[in-house]
Amino acid sequence: MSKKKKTARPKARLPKGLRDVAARELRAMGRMLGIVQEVYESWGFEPLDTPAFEYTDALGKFLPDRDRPNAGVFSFLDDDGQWLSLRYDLTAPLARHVAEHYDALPKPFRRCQWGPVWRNEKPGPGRYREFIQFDADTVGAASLAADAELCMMTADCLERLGIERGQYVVRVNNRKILDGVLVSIGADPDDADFKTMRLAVLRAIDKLDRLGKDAVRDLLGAGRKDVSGDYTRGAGLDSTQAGTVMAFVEAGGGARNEVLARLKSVVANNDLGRQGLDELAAMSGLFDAGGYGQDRIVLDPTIVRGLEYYTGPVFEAELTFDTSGDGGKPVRFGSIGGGGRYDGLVARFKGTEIPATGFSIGVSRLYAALDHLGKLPDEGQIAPVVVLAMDAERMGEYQQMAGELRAAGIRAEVYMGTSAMRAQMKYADRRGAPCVIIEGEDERARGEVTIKDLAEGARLSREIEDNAQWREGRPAQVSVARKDLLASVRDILARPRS
RNA sequence: GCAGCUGUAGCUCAGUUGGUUAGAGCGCCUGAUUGUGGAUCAGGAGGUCCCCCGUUCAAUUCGGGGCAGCUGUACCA
Repeated sequence: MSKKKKTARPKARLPKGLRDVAARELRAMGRMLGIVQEVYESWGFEPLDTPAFEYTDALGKFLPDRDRPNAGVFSFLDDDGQWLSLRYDLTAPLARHVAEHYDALPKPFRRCQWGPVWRNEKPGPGRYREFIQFDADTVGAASLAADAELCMMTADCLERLGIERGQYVVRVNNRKILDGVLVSIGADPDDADFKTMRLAVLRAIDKLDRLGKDAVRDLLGAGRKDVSGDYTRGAGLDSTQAGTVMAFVEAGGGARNEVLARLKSVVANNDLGRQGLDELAAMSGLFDAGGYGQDRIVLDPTIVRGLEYYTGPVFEAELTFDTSGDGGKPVRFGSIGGGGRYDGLVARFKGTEIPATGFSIGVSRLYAALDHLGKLPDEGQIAPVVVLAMDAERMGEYQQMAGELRAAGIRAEVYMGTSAMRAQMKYADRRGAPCVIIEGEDERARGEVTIKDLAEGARLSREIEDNAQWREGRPAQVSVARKDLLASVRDILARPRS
């Protein structure tokens, strides 16, 4: 009863899996995206932007059903009763764009695009419900040269970002080879269960990295129980069949020619497999011709990519270095992007099949990797000079000082609060301001301004113990004539900063 | 989705064997030391002790059920 009356206040909080991005990351991210775009444009890809949400049926097969209108994607109803969804990748909007404007577009159509995408899934460490992707796609080209080009461009791109040769690798495979393997062990592609079985096999192979060979073999067969006792159903292959698939999976390693030779012995006995192998060999030839050796691009049968819609070549870019993260634990960045050929996507709209291939970079992961490497593009942006608001009557004059600095290309701001000088100094310090401009009564009487170098002041103050000395020493500051303000600030900014 | 662990101030955590105004450290705000970032001192803001139901004279504390977070696993177009 006597309890303090509470007004219900909203909690200041962000929905799970979302995050705010502050200045440092925003700036570096912008520069990074700029570099990627520069590389992509130099290879002839044209930038495109599309809206954040679209009609749900235009985005793909994830039509919201009555029970779970938001499974996987974020969806909502338009006022005319049509479902809309936030995009979950940049490929589906591209397919829509191409189908909608097909007649007006140059063919092949080469587009690059970056932007946020949204997935309504359980977030985890480093995994958010909103994240940025950067895609490059060629639509309307059946040639493997288009696929090979994406792999080579990715290598260029990573190097331009400062990731050195040897610290990354692009891995290439071809879906048709695995399909050939499945045919050779007696599966029938026209069988109703084929797609389910193939998906289970793809998922099993995809876990090789994390779970190891034995687990993959279990998943190819009956299934596997994990540590928590949870059971994952397998693909249902018998041990001979599983053995053949494992032979395919283990055909990787070493030079591209060696991998091709090994794969040949596994799949050469059927058409589908041979076709995939030929495609892979052709791409390998293009890598050779382009001068992209196996220190940059390798053939790797374990690359399957989860996506069902890939129809031919698939590729993945991986960072291969380890680095120690917080607490000295080794951090492996792993895959930072992938892609492949998807000849069926545009056909959903057009009826006729239009060949396409693309590559998508997971920008947040790439950013994290560059951050750990200390290779974030540095903008050299420094914090603004702060003009202290010493006297409320003189704000006009303070604005003029800041204006003079800005006109000379120096970031500058007048303190906009109403606090005392001490708090203003604290503010400038917390902002990281290089220096503050002080024009109080004393300076004004002399026609001067005081300029204090905050970095230098911090250095000097480390040697000061006594409070009186601290307050009266006023280190690292000079008074200059008002007209010399700009020149003096320039001097301070020109000093080497640690 | 499934399993395990955890929910007390912005953060890290005490505490209440059920009892009146729930605490600390750090952080934040204001002031003092003649107009100066650190230090010191003084003051202040900030909590439905995750939510609901039950037991009880009395629940932040005990019981049940939710919800949320973390970790693993599954899914990931």
